[in-house]
Amino acid sequence: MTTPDGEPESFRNRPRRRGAALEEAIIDAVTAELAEVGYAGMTMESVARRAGTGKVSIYRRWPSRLALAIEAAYRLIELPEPPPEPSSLRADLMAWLTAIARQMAGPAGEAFRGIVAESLTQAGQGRLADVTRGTGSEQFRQILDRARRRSEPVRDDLAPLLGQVPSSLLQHRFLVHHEVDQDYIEQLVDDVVIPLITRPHPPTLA
Amino acid sequence: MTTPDGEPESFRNRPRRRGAALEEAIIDAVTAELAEVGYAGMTMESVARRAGTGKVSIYRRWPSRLALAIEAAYRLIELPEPPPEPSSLRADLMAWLTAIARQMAGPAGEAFRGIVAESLTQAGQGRLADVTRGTGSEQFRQILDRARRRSEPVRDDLAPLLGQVPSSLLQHRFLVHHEVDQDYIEQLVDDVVIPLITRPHPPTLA
DNA sequence: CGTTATTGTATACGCACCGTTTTCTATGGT
DNA sequence: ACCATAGAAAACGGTGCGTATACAATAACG
Repeated sequence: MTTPDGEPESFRNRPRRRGAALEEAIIDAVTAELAEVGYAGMTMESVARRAGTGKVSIYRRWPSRLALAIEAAYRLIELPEPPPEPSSLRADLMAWLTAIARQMAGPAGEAFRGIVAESLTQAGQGRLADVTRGTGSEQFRQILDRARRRSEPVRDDLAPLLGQVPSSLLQHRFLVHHEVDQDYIEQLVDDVVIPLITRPHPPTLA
Repeated sequence: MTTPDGEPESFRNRPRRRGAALEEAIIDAVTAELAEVGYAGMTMESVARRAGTGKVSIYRRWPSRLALAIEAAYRLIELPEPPPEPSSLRADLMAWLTAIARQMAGPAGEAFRGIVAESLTQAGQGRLADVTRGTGSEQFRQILDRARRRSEPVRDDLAPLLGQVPSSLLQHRFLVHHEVDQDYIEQLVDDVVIPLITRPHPPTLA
């Protein structure tokens, strides 16, 4: 395998990246692979090749392919800002769920799909419960609080389970249908979430 | 590898099963493997060994490991009978969802887990949407009809999405938490499903 | 009955990919 | 200048899917 001349067949004679720089290059490669071929198509070798490094440097930092995807997911996910304050319960809910759906359409969604698949495959227990927790209830509660402050008719005695309903249904839709369209979000908000959390208008219903 | 004597090292000199008999033996082996080691731990070789046959005989009938699990799932799943008629909306819902949860706790649940995982892993499209469809809405609608016939206050103008809510949430719970406890079903029925589908009592609420 | 087509049994193989090991070499610290 | 650390490259072992090959038993057919 002695290359007489031509293309740069080796990275050995090159300024060598270390530490944070290399780490970032690896995560960038993971993100690109997730976007292009998805978690299923992403192999440790393809990530290493793309990052211009070797598998060993990856395994020195993360113990498995799954851990790599989780790390990428954490870095990719950014919690959306709630809309500026002249807003409404419905607008807040739509913005929140739409932002999640948009993230799911990109590499973060591929990572999520892979994490779920792996958590189902491996006998390894519900690391999935950890990953998904938090994303769901916290932001939802904030939206409800904001609506209460605006004196919108949000119930005060909400059952704990309700906090998980929106994100659970969104996730389920994503997993089963591979994507979440705007129509679904609208129905979810108008036909499920709002009816569940608002007090019935006292006189307005015929 | 010439075995001089002793144990029966080969199936060559034995009444040979064919057709339906062999097919059943294979499915039985799949079911047993699903129950014992789950879909992830079930290999084609382990199924073949357990069924006392070879991989070729399996691949002659089913094209892949996934297809095998789907077949087993179809044969395992039995739709539960609704409870006898002096019943109630709540009782019907509890019985229905409890029956599903019970199935999920056995080999059918393992098959389901595997099918979901595979459908997420393979670029193969949403065969998952097919598998899950039907299980959800149809039985739910029958329960609602029965309740309406009993003059329970079930709304008539239910949004289409509502038909999928109970089974979607149950499935999501199963996938994320690996099992569905009775508590969850109770909350699902009392805090989500019934509030969504019943008309608010006209005078009873303070 | 004997011949032939089909199908089960047994085994070995190619392939992909994970995670590891080994070897060599560039870089940073002192 | 030296040495410890860590990156690059390549090869390996292991597992499991799906296939190919060789052979034997059974069914179907004359």
